[in-house]
Amino acid sequence: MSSYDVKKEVTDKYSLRGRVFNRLREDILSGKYEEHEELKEVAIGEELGVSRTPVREAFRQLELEGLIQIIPNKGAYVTGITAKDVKDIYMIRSSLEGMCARLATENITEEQLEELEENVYLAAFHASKGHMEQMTELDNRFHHILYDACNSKMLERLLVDFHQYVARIRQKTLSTKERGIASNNEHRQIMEAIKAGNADEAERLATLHMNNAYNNMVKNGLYDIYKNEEQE
Amino acid sequence: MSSYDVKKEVTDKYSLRGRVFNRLREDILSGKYEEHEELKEVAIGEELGVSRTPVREAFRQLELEGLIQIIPNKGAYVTGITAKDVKDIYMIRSSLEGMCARLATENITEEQLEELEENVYLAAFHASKGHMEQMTELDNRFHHILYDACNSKMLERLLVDFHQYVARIRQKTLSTKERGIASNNEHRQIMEAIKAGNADEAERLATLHMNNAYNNMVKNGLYDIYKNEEQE
DNA sequence: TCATGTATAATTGTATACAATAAAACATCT
DNA sequence: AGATGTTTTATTGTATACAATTATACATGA
Repeated sequence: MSSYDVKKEVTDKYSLRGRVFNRLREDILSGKYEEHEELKEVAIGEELGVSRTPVREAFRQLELEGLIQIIPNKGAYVTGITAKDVKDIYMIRSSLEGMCARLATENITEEQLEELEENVYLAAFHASKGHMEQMTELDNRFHHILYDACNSKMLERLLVDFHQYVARIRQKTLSTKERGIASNNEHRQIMEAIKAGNADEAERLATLHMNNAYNNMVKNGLYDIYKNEEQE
Repeated sequence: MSSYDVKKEVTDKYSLRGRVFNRLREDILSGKYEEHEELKEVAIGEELGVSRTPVREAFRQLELEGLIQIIPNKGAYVTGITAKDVKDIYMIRSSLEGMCARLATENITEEQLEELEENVYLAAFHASKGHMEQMTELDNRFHHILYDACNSKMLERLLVDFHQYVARIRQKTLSTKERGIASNNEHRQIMEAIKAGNADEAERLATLHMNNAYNNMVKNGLYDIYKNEEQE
């Protein structure tokens, strides 16, 4: 089990607070709540059938995950992401994903490598069919396997958080079938470099993969989406 | 004002919760609480003269800052940092500090550059005198100026968090006068590269600076401190 | 009409009471 | 003595009451 899963379990998904946290997190990431929308404690509580206490505690966590911002005595607002933020995130990810791929080359287990291979082959099928939903799922899984395989919980935590952050933007910039195919080919190359034990190449390809993903976003109108927002 | 400061103010230092949060954070970082020590809600509350509610909310935030770990229905425990964690942090920091220095070269203001220069010259004095306390303060400031100057709040947030994390270890690995002098010389080189507008060199030197800092820690017995802990 | 002040309502902040869970102490049996 | 089961205690989880703060609606005057 990856420490990603562990982290979310430690967050106690069976307590009311944990349920509120997970639910709000999902709703924010899926775009149910608009950016800058205010979240009212009682409204959320009533919707989920709980009192304000667990809601408030969930808010504190969501704030530090960067999903909402709490202004004292005022309220909780869904965090806005600017185009500049997206650019910075991909810049940081390109470096860290490269680092992760390098470490994964040295620490990956047989099982993980097999799952990577399976992932790539399965994704090739869905990519050719244009099954975007499955592609998103497989893409997430591919990267999380690497996060787990790098054997660094510090790095894994960072990458998981960024990956989640980026999921919000994916909802807005539509991914094309062409990019799906290209992306999976990049996954295959990374997987093969790792399988061959070539850490340098794995790092280079993973970094490149991020840059390509970002450039694709820009091409698909990333800046159009955010053009009304301040560029900080 | 750097967004570091902003962040901590948003965390509402005048509310009871904010005071509890800041106080506990400081106490954990300063080493008042041992690693793996359990923090009891009522005990903390009584010590600070507040009820459990603000304490609990502060706990949730401390958990996501990685300073404590909360186990549902059990308790809150001060997070342990292993030698492997320290190694990983420095590996990540070496990359991100380099990135930051590169961006800072392009975005730094006149005022910030001047403060960097002043910092380096003042630190040279304190380094020669062996004033370790002032050195720590100046070192913190030097890096935070760069975090601010890179003009990326995503990157700044990351680096600030890591920098804080590392502060806990600094309490344990004593810094020598020699390292203080060497470190400040590295700061000077970075500053000069930025002043000269040489982004490549600034990045290279900042990365090197982190690697040197880490190697110095290892030399000063980093692994001895943590030898009793599991290496994950 | 607009600005200003005041009263009202809505919302967050904190304390506290009670419920649920886990830990500890104790008793009992073999 | 040691293992096991039960009671007691301590601690966390949640709901709710009240206080403090902020936002809104309204009234008043220029």
